[in-house]
Amino acid sequence: MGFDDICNTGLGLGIYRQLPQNGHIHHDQHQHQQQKMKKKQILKYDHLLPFLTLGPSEDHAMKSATKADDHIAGKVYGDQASSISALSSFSNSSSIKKEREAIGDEEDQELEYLERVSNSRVSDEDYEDQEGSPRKKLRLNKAQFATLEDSFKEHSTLTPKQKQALAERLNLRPRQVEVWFQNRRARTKLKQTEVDCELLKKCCETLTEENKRLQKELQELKSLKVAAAPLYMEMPAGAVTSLTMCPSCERICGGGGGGGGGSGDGSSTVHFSTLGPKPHFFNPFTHPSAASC
DNA sequence: ACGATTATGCGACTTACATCA
DNA sequence: TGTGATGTAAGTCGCATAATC
Repeated sequence: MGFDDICNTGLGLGIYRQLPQNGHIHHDQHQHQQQKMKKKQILKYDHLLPFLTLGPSEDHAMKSATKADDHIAGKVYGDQASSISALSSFSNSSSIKKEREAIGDEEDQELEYLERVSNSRVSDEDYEDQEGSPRKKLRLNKAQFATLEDSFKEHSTLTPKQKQALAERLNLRPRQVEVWFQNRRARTKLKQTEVDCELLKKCCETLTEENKRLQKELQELKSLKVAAAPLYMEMPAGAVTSLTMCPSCERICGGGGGGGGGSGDGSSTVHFSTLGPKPHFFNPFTHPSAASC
């Protein structure tokens, strides 16, 4: 895996003047949300605008989501959910671990749950009517989880029809399926952001190293310039073909007199072809694949 | 055609609960 | 056994969009 591969994360980086800089989304949510929907378009031209953003492209996030989360889903896929009584269970008495390890135990808990919910699925309306009841933590069982994961792999968003079908299949309320998908998307995005941050760190470290190397090279060239100056004066005309120095501006120039790429700081301009192997310059803002890391 | 209103879905953030070390 | 950390289902808020009037 090359550096380009590492940096090809689909991440935008730049300094953006319009976005609020603090972390209090609630206070600036209006602006934030308006900006959010336009982010895709902005990222398209991020090499032209002075902005600083960090976020994965959605396509990228979705592509990398499924494999990364395989370990969460486990290996229980297929139609098991529909073949067993897959009622969601509140894990109030037995441990989640046991619940996840033995589907048979789930059935016991389901029976327990069935008693509580009058042996019927709780509709959204019924659920909302349960005022004053303490908030219970639903734990999806293995089969439900696997089915939801499978569905998520196929499509990270649900149509109302799909939501309803999935809810019926899993004996869950449509709202629960909806929430699960929302949270799942959020987890995927978070995970991808973490990955992107790591890659960004690597990019930064590499650039720092490159910078150090170039600084060192610059120092060497400066010392070379000082050492070469008396020699230059003694040499006959035309003897210095590959490395010349302009007496007026004190720049080291190539023999061809082209001037090379200006560094901008006015310190020196060199042709690296005369000084050894051409170094690999990495510019994340001009490099196509790196521009997004 | 247009603006206002409403319903719906989503992301971001937060809370509450269950579990584990 | 108490406790902090962690994972996650669910609640809340605000925005975008489409449909309707």
